[in-house]
Amino acid sequence: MSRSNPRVLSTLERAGGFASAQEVYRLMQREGESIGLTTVYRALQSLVNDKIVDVLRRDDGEAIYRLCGEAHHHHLVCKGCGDTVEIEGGAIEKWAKSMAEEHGFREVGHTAEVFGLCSKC
Amino acid sequence: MSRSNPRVLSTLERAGGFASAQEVYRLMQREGESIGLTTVYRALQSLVNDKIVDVLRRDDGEAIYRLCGEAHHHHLVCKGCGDTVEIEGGAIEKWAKSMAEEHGFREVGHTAEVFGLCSKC
DNA sequence: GCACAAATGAAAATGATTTTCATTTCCATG
DNA sequence: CATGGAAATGAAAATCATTTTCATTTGTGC
Repeated sequence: MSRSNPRVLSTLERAGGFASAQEVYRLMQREGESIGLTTVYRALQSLVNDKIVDVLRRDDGEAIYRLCGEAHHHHLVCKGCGDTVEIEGGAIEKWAKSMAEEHGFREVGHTAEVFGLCSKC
Repeated sequence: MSRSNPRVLSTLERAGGFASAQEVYRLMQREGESIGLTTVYRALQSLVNDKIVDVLRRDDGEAIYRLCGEAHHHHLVCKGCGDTVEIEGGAIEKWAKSMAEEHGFREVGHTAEVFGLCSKC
């Protein structure tokens, strides 16, 4: 079941740990690696499932993948240049938990993302 | 140049100020309004340009539009039955704001959603 | 070697969004 | 009331990322 193709992972690393599936594919082609686009997509999905990479969205909707640490964190993304900063989210954890409890929900998870224009944009 | 079709805006309002282009289109159709999908897209783009609506992305990459300045709320969604509860997010607003300030970001927005299993599931 | 599961990838399908282009609606002016 | 051009409209085609299908290849244990 582990389709986390190591060549895809290593290419993503070489790309600066931040690229779309199409970019990873083109990069591997340019480097002479023989691989299909389908496999790149599957490998990236696998890596996301295994929580080895994170997936975000560009403004145009294209999914971009990036290596991430295991600690649960959130992102502050610049709408202009796509620059991303990891931010601490202790407040959110508590908020999500208390809101869920209040309404009798179990097995609680959450998503949260902050976006804006960074100082350079 | 102002293609900010008022019927599209009013439909977006009626949708709770939060919907994708396709949803706005389907909603208008269901209500018997005669309009083309193309026009809905153009109107929404126009509204974004005029800063009357904000655009975000769903996890699947679909663009969703929401009225600017609308007092926005967050959702607690059940993974089992899809039931949704609106929850208060004062804590998030503060968190997003302070995180953004800390990193020199302007024009800050955020998304946040909590999910889990409701008491019935 | 042989069978069988997993991996692969080419091609087709999907679905949102954009573009093209012919037609219609508006509006000012003769 | 024309009428002429600019803006708006929308159906259909094009685009593009992503997913699915399915036939083929690869790998592994027997």
